[in-house]
Amino acid sequence: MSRSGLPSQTCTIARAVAQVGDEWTLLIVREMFLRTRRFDDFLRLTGMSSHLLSQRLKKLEAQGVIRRKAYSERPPRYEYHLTEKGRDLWAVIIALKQWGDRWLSTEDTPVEIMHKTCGQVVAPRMTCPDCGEPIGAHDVEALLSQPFELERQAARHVL
Amino acid sequence: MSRSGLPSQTCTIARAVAQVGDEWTLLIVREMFLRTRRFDDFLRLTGMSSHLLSQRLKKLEAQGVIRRKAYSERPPRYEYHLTEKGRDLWAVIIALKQWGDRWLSTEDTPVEIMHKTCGQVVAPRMTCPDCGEPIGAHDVEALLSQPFELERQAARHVL
DNA sequence: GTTAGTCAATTCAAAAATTGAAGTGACCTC
DNA sequence: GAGGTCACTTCAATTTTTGAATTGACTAAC
Repeated sequence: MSRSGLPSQTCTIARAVAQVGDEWTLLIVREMFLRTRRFDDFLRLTGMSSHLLSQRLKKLEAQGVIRRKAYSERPPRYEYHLTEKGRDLWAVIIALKQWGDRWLSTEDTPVEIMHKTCGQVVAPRMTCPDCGEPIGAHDVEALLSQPFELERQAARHVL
Repeated sequence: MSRSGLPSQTCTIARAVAQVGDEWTLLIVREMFLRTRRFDDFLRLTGMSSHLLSQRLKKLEAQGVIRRKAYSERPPRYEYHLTEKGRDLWAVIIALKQWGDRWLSTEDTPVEIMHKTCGQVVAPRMTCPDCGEPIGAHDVEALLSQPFELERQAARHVL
């Protein structure tokens, strides 16, 4: 499906990247979090070409990330909504925002996150579900399963 | 720099996406978290073309996400390391992993995250820094600043 | 009742990016 | 000195993306 050599990998990161890891897709998802729903608005607000938008929306729908809903029968008109799977991408978008805020910031932050439960504007952060402490870049280490590690040492192209 | 129409946007999400929001870049960063350091290993483990790897590494270095270090003078040989800015992308990678684990999973999880402070294998989660509760997709809402909202309503292509 | 406008697309040629294979240069090992 | 390693570069062929124009099914205004 994707142009890249990332077909069906074992690694869930590689799989996630193959599904939503491109510029326009991430931007579409971002727009959806900002409540953009219609073809023309995506076009207008992202500046992408209509051909590509059309392609990406089809791909995202096929993947179950978004759902197309008719809001008018004649003429046929559609809106796009995130599915549960799509909504669950919020952590990715917020992580990108957090990183952008920290490393690419201008003065203003045009988008803020509100925690509806407590009503506050917040910067959500990653914490350890075990000890409850916030986790930073230095507190974390990736572990590879034994078979995966061996596979990687031997083979070529094992994501 | 990027092929897309995402030059210098106000929105930090759009800026972040412009810097690291493409498939191969995310895969390179992922590999770095798995302690891959050398050109040939990136090539072997990701399956990307050497031309593109070379380009992407140059771009990431120019952006200050990675740093190139000589580990041999003659012949000249280099290793690539994440900078602090690059290491700070860990939350993005983990968010992608979390999403992949949930929505694209096979049986096995070849990569695990260890919290070095408490020594546990964990699934870090986003929490509210204010009330301390875990935040899910439904607990959160995006707020746009007044000027940004107005800009978007009027203009075309305002990320 | 014609003209203009909206909206969700599709079409198509030109431009740009990516692939895949081959090559390069500076070594090291057998 | 033949072959191998490593970090790339080069280049033609393929694939994607862009950008502009067009379509089709309407609705609203004059």
